[in-house]
Amino acid sequence: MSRAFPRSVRLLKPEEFDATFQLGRRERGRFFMAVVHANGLQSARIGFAVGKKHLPAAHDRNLVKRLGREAFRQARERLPSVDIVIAPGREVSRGDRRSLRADLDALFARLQMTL
RNA sequence: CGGCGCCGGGCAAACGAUCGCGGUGGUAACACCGAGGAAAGUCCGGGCUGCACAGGGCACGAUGCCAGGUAACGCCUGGGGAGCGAGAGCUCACGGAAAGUGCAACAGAAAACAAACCGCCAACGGCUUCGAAAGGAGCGCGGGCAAGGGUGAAACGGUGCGGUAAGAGCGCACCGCGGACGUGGCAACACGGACGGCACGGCAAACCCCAUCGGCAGCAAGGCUAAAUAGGGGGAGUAUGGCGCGGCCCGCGUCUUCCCCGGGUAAGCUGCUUGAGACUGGCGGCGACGCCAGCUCCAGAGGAAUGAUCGUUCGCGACAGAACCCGGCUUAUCGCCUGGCCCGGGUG
Repeated sequence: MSRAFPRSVRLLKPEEFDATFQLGRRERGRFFMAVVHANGLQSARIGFAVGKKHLPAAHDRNLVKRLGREAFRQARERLPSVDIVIAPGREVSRGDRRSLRADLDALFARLQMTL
């Protein structure tokens, strides 16, 4: 079940987001920024902060979150126990699916290395 | 057969495997279901929920040919009128300008109880002159006229004949306009039209008038559940004052005091999906639509679910993602399928 993506590995509450943002370390990719903070749990957890600022269309925001979830799902068992918030930067609207996914994979790979 | 002709209806890459996500059922294995035609803009109309619901007046807003449809509409259908097109068809805020107020740049004499720049006239009055007189000729000062010229988006009917000093609906014919009344139609309206001599010009997406409709707010509505310092409800009483009841007024309620009853926040649950529902058939209606029967359950998330990988196929895939629910409108959209009609040509 290592590829599963249950609710328990997602950030669900505003407090969890706030805590990560305040205490976390930032990792920047080409399109995305990851805020990372150790959570002391069994697994890494993921959350998304995708605002209308960089992606005004709803279906674009959905796409970004799906790509992020899928990348996280496949990388999760290799990641340390940290909370991660993925936030798109201003370049996102210029990337296509393939390059956005590549950027996410690279980010997760870096998190894995820096352990 | 051709058309860069017209009007509709529909689809929104398809199938399979594996790994995942949301919901429902199940102890579990697992099974079933899981975004759109616009889910969008939030421009209208409802349902639902709470508050206000005594009633009245004034405001305010929306709509605006007629008749239907509908829960309702600013939507739809059918019809009428006007304009456009060779046609199929398309477009139209399409009530009222003799209720009142107002507006009309530039040009032009004048833009609306008409007026007279150029012009036309010399009947009438006046003046000059010829003549014995009757009368003639001239001037255009008073005056008559609105045909012609010119301006303008628009100039107080048009053409012709008569008429006249010159003219003029001044008279007549036809056309236009108004129009008692008649006929058809539920109606909008259409057709005919005595008679009137022309009178009422345009703009109401200018104010306005008339008719019809309209309480306010929105699911963070609203309800339920848990612990602390007293917020809420009911009853009784009060001069002024403050506050509230969509905006204002009348009016009503309330704040302050006493008594009684029992208790609120973006945490969870609920509202939350069965509905003016979808599909099929029959019947009524030109149609929008309605009625009846059968059949079916078709997303309900909550930091927010549809994706990833692989394979096969095609014409290589647009706009775009539900957030209480419906009915419309508007806007975005790669392609493809399909019905009816029009025009031109050919053949029978």
